[in-house]
Amino acid sequence: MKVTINDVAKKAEVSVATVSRVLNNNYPVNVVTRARVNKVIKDMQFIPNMQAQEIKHRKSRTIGIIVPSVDNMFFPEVINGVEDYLMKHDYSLLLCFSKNSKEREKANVRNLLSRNVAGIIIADADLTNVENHFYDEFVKNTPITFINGNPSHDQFSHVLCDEEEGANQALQALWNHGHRHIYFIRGINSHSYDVKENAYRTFMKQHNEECDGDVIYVGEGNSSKVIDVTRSIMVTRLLKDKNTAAFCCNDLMALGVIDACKELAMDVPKDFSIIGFDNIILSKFVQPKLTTVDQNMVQLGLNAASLMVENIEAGKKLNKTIVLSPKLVMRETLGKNSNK
Amino acid sequence: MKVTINDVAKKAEVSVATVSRVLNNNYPVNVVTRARVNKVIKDMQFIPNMQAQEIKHRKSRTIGIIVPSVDNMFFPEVINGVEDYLMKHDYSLLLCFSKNSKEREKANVRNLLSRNVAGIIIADADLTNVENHFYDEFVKNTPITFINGNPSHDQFSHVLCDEEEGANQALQALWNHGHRHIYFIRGINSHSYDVKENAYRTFMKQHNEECDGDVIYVGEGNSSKVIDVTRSIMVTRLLKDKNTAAFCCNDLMALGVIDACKELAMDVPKDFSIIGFDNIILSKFVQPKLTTVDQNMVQLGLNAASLMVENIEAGKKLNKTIVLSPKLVMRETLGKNSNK
DNA sequence: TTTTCTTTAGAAAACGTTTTCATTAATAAA
DNA sequence: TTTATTAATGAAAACGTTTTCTAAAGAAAA
Repeated sequence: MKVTINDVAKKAEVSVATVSRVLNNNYPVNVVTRARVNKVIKDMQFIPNMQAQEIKHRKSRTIGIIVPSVDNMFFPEVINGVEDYLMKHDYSLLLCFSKNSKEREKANVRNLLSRNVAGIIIADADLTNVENHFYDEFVKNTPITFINGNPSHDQFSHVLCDEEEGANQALQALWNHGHRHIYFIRGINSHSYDVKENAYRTFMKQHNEECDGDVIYVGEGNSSKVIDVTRSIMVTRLLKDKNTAAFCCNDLMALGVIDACKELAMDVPKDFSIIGFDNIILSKFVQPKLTTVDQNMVQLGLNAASLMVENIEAGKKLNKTIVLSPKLVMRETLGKNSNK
Repeated sequence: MKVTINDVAKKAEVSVATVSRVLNNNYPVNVVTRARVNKVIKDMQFIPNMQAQEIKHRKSRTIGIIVPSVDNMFFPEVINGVEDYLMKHDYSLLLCFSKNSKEREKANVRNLLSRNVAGIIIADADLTNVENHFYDEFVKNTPITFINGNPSHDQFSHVLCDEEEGANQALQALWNHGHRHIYFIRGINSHSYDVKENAYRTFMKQHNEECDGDVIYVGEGNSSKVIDVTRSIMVTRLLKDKNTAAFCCNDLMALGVIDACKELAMDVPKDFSIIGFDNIILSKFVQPKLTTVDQNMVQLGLNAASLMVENIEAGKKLNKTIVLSPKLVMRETLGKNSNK
């Protein structure tokens, strides 16, 4: 059985109140009693039960984080940033995977709430569309900060990469290199995909081009799966379509496109250009090295965490939004359109 | 303020006992009362406080996991396996990073214990050497399962990749390709590195070769850092040493060696052969594709989690060990030694 | 009718803490 | 000396739950 404050009190022949006082060092206790109690604590290896403490204090020092998965290196990097900040501020991290499922996202939130977290950080939330009122009910009680969520939820804190801007940089670069027919490749469930698709559609409209069937949906899964599914879809499309380039919602999909090109013996970027998004570490190791839009994931996490503790310590009301600027990093998969 | 069972009871005009009974559905309660209570629960959006429940029941459904970091894709994959299993068994995951520091490892364990976890899974523990008695004291109270830890702690559960076997496969392959002078490249703090180094030393001894200064230590850090540090160390060594191959303790270091070779315009594998360890996703995207020893990380995690819940549900005593076999996967960085 | 059994529900103790309040003893001020 | 102040401690209430124990009301058996 685990040793409790009662056991310590009994053994040290003092009341639990006294033990608590030496533990917390917040009330005068006689130096010799204190020494005796400390000795017993050490001898019995007593570790105070934080759950009991938190229930008493009606607060908590654990914060929940929900990410789709850690398959895509994007999220581990975000978690890194979050953990780094939180650790320094004595918070612990309860980790949940939403697997791009609305149902799991809900379940995760409820689970975290019942576990009495001080706040929740949610990356790539799927339930943030305005018509979806899921998060509305939680405002009053628990601070939530979204990473790359829909900022229309203005009661919450947000940390965003300006994905529209990132998409525009990529699309503009493609345009400047003479590409007129451009695939847009995205996954299924995430606000991020939607904002990039919007950017894509308005870019196309602005340039009097048609998108006709060029947005391609790829399912979710682990890295290898995403890459492979993208590859296999693109293998069937690349030759018959007139497109000369692809803008991909994340680097994994971009790798899949590279693979498809290799399989069809198309040269990248001579025959086909590709731009990814995220700049995960993989992207600079593929051959050819992937041109992609960097969103500083660690910064994303760091900012989310700092917003979160600010929020907690302020006692609720904050709803700041931090927008980070992405940056196109030129590598080797963008080239001039040579097809006339 | 968060709504509690008391608030519900008051509003529904019943006692808390009754609310608890409808919540848990474990005692008879009149059908109309039940309906009324349920309505209030729904209306007030009452979510039971699990901390209070757990404190009452003196058990917990969260398990802690300690990994060095998520910089190396190795650990996210392990976490994936763990989470997959635990989620299905209704456990939550408290995530800690030990950053290859003994101090942080200790702090993590204490933190998790104070947070009343049902058990702890520790990957790459650094405090498992026999002379270090840190973990001994925890046996009685909390199940611990180690992933790739020192199995001499026979009161605990272990899931191991047979790293000695993996090292031997790699070394033997190198030997068979004519390599006689082989770097051994490792990080600082981890039992894993030690067992591989032992395998390396005994392999060398068995083959009547000398290791003379060929074990190279690389510091820890994020992926890019490890790769880069390895690269920069190796750039200064590659030309002046007689070695013709390197066996690296993980794939990141192997990538660093590849980079060093590129920088020195050495052809891999013609001029220099490299074998990595882990088979992280990066390894099949580098150019040339990395020959490496695969340890199925997801399996590692899955097994650790299943051992853990088995342990918890059995009520303490178990101390099984599961050993997984690694497998050398041949790709493009191993070649015949051409330097006579 | 009276007695016994069953349903249903509340009161209260418990889980491991913290903290307020009260009490005692020792010290300082009068 | 007596009185006021301070230091050190314990008892008990509280945090949000669960569960045992008890009791009331109604139904079935006598």
